[in-house]
Amino acid sequence: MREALIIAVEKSIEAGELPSLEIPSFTLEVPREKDHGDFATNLAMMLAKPARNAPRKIADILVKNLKAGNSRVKNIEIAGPGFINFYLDQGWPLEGFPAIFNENEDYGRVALGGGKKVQVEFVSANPTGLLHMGNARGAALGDSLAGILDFAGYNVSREYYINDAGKQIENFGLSLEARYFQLLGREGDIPEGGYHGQDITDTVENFVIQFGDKYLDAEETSRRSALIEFSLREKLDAIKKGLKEFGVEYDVWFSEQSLHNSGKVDEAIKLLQDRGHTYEQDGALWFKATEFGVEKDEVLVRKNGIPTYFAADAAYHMDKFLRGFDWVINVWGADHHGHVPRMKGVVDALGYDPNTLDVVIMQLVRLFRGGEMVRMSKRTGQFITLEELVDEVGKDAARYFFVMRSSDSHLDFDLDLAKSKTNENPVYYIQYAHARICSILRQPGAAEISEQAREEMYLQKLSSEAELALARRLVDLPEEITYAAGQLAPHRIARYLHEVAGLLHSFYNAHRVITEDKELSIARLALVDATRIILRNGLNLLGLTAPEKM
RNA sequence: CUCCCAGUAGCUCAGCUGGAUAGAGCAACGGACUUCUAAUCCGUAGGUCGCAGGUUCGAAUCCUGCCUGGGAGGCCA
Repeated sequence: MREALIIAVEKSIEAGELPSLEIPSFTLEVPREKDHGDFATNLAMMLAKPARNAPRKIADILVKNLKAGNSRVKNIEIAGPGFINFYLDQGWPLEGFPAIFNENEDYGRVALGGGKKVQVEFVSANPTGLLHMGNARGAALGDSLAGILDFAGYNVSREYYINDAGKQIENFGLSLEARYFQLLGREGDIPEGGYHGQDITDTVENFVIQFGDKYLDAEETSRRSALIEFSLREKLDAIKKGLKEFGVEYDVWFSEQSLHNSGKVDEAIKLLQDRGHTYEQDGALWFKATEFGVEKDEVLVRKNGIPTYFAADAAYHMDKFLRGFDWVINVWGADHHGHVPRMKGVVDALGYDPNTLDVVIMQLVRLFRGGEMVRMSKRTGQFITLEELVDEVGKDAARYFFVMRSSDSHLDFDLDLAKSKTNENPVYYIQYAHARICSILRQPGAAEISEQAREEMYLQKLSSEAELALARRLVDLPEEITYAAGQLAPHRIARYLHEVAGLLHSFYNAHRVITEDKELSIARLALVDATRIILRNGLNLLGLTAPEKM
């Protein structure tokens, strides 16, 4: 239809009815109002200025030159300030049904990405503790995003960056050591800003079970590194397990320490120096971030000769591009948003296109229970872990709640609501629609009818408002995927599914599927079965199960 | 002080690359179960889109200023 419009403009120009001009970008969309047709375009209004003519007049010319190529188009109207509204044969969405059945679990896939390599890095929490609510949101968001991009035709890799180096690890080691001493009856103080959580004590207890007092009088560095190595492994295993139970599986677990060990950090620093983006001051090596529009320059190598986290992150991103990713996406918490400009700057400085790096910033999560906000603090160990969350409200509810809001909106997570199995809880609304359909498909006779439906679906039997509204929305899935992928907005899919479920429920309450009318039954069975496929595909993209019974 | 995000119905939020009469869920109120799952549906009510200017055929959407809430501004990560 877009093409038809463009051709109409060209024809109008040829005929001398419009001056020669470039075709502006215009929208072709589904109007909010039903009375405004099935599709509408603002093309005539966009042309008004370059063509120096009234929008409605231009619309007249365009409509005249529009070839009635599509037999589905019943009527074209000019309305309002110059919109061109298209009215289609109301059964047009039904033409998409064979594709839904043929493509089945692949329905909704689009070729937008063209197989480009995309990396989605998310969660990447310090392996010094357990995952909290913020990490959980990142997990749900990142994983859903990756799934959507995969559906949009990208070659997606999910990655977790393990911050197993730097000062915090040192601090972690000191905290472990203090607990180790305490457990074995010696004096020990958790350092300033150290780790006080019970989970740290548990980990050290496990260490003692395995190694006893072997390291009590050992050399300081070997004691600390033994404690750190043991604890990091244990923590990381716990993180992996928790994420797996949350339905998240990574392709790559990437260690920050490995960047230091392999010399990649030094390489990146050297490259920045060679390209002239650094200088020395106060004994430290600085990156000229201000050359890239950033407010302040950034230290790469400290006075003491140790590279900063920023240097490692620069090396990490260089490594991502060296691994051949065409597009790199990071999901970060809002507390890291200040890091974005300098990260893009350093990518630029290293010789890569900063526009191929996107950072999805997600706002923080506030937890509510019994109407009260639950305060969380990682330092004191006062927080709800991912595992506790999954235990309490279940994986499906948790993931849906994290993904139903746009990432840049603060999320109020109501534990009681997520847990409740009532109509207040939006999660079940979608799953219930799926289960309902499965229940219909289990009816005696349904299988036999489905068999016949393979030959002929009798879709022309579908004519009511409820049937057509549902059908209309079902065939939108590919478009929704395209939009969600382009905007990096998984919440679009959550809302879309909610809408489809609503249309299904309305349809269900208005009509019986299996009736005396065999052909009508076949048609309606095809309709609900197509709905089942849409819901299932969408739920899976968001990491939710599509239950057959509830 | 500077920067980022948010401010839309009683509550939680969509809509924001400018489009026609601003939407959904929950809560409230009134209805629908001898039926393929009532975890459902149908209906009613609910709004100065934070405030003030500007840009234009047209602004919740773009620009400027201000107000409120949250976050960031380490040789921490």
